[in-house]
Amino acid sequence: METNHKSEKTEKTSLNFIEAIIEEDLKKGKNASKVHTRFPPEPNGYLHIGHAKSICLNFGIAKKYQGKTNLRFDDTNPIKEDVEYVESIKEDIRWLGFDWHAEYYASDYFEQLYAWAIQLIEAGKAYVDDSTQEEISKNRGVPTSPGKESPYRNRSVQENLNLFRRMRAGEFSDGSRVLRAKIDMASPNMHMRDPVMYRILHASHHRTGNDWCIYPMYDYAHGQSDSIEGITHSICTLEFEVHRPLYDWFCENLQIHHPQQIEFARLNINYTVMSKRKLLQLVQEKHVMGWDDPRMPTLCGLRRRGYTPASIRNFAEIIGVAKRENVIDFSLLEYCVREDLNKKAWRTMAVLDPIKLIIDNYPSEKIEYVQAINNPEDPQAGSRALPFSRELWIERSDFMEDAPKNFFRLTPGREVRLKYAYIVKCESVDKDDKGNIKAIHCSYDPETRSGMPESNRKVKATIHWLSAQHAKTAEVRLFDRLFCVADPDEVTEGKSFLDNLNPNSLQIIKAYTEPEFPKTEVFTNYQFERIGYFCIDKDSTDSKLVFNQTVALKDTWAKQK
RNA sequence: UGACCAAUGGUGUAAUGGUAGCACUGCAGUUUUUGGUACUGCCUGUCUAGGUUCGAAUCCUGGUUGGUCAACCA
Repeated sequence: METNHKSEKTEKTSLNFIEAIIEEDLKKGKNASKVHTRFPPEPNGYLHIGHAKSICLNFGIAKKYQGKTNLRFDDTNPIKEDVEYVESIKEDIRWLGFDWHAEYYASDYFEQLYAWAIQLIEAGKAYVDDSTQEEISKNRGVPTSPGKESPYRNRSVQENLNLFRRMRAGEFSDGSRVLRAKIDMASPNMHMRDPVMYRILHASHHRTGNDWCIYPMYDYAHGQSDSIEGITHSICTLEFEVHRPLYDWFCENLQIHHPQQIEFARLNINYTVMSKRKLLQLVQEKHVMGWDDPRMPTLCGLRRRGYTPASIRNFAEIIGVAKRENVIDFSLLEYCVREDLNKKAWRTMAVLDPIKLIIDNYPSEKIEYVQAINNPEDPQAGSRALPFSRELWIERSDFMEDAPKNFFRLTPGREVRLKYAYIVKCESVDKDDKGNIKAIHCSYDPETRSGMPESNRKVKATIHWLSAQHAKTAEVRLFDRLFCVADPDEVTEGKSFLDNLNPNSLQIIKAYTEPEFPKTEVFTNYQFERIGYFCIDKDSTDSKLVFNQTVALKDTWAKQK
């Protein structure tokens, strides 16, 4: 695990608005000048790149101010939560490169939360409501007009105490009663209209089993959990802004440590969806291969796609933090992986769409070995020997019979360099009856082998190749964006985001590769020279390698075509 | 027809009353045995109307636009 990554980009001098708040607090000596954050996922789904923004923020801030970050599972709804998710969440956070100070669960605090509820009842600030869910909803009113007080609102403390204890004891059925905070049914903030604190749920919890049949609501659990852990700055997304008065109300009325809730705008990326519900739907309805499908914005999906932790951390840094709604260009994420992989990924040659190139004047039995550089960005990476022979595979797109003037590659009568080998000249092409090109015939200049003086001759292009008799085959999975429109959620009547799915987001092909790879561990990143970055997929076997395309190299030629 | 929040190039984010900067994208060029990388240059911006001030992206007021809130979800 990478635990000690120093700031990957140049040190940022300006502060985001949260850091500004924290520095102000530090200056004032608030919280004894300590910083303690938390990352509070609900274990009901896999983490995605939006969570990565939050993780990097919370852990990053704590690190910057010599503070701590807790991992706390917000597990107050047993119906939706599962241990499968807590394991994947921990794995993803570690993979991203972070280690938490302590691992907690909101369910650890059920007993304390219950005691505090009793305390609020005794203070006349909470009551048991026997109304049905429909009645409560109806009486809450709408944002533009006040709600109506429940007929049970003014029960005696004794009666409330008795009822609430019996709720806990399991005497009542699901949904028959709730505990509500007595605040203000006329508040313009809906969350202050006597919010539900506890509901009855005879359900087994992944940690507390059947100990409880009443479970606290988010609003009643979150702030107090923060408080118990001594959190100083409780950072969450914008939609919780309207919950803040409630967060504050519970802390104040319970007279407990009062962390400061700060909201920031969640991450959105175009051509993708970020809601857990929708990602779950994509998985359940099998529009993708699973949570870790390389087209998914989940952390396990990105990992399988070949994204590195450093590239995602850098992305989180670059996008910044603010309160304004934002949509980040997918190209920024791609930039971040390319930047990281350019430095780290070893190069190899692969031919995805092969066509035979025959060097007529090269001896048919001859095999030479040429030296290929493993990574031009890293001299330490060294070089490898590649077999060269008379018949080669080259990329179909590297030849054009009637080429425009801006096409630099192979065309009849023109020379190109075969990378690390010789300069060849196209002499003729073989075609079948239908006029399809079967093979390209070239002549080579023996004086132009890389390293020889003549090899410095100016040619317009250098192309990659593979010795046909030595090349191995591999499965390569090419990906395009999962959705074909920038905002998949923008749909006309009767349509859903699923109608915006890109039918061509996955293409599986057979490709030729070099005979050897230095590493074949899952997730190993390579650059296929002149094509893009690829990584080894978990579906690889001893006899067949499977590669996932991480991202294509920039291609100015493809653009001007 | 309520409350709260936000508004800076195509996108994101700085400027904390004093020269509107950075990154991505796009475009043009230099270098290059990857049409990659690196490097250089260019395009494009303070929602609007007032006010305060010597001076406003920044403070105030009105408007406009966008977002959030009416689960016994988080």
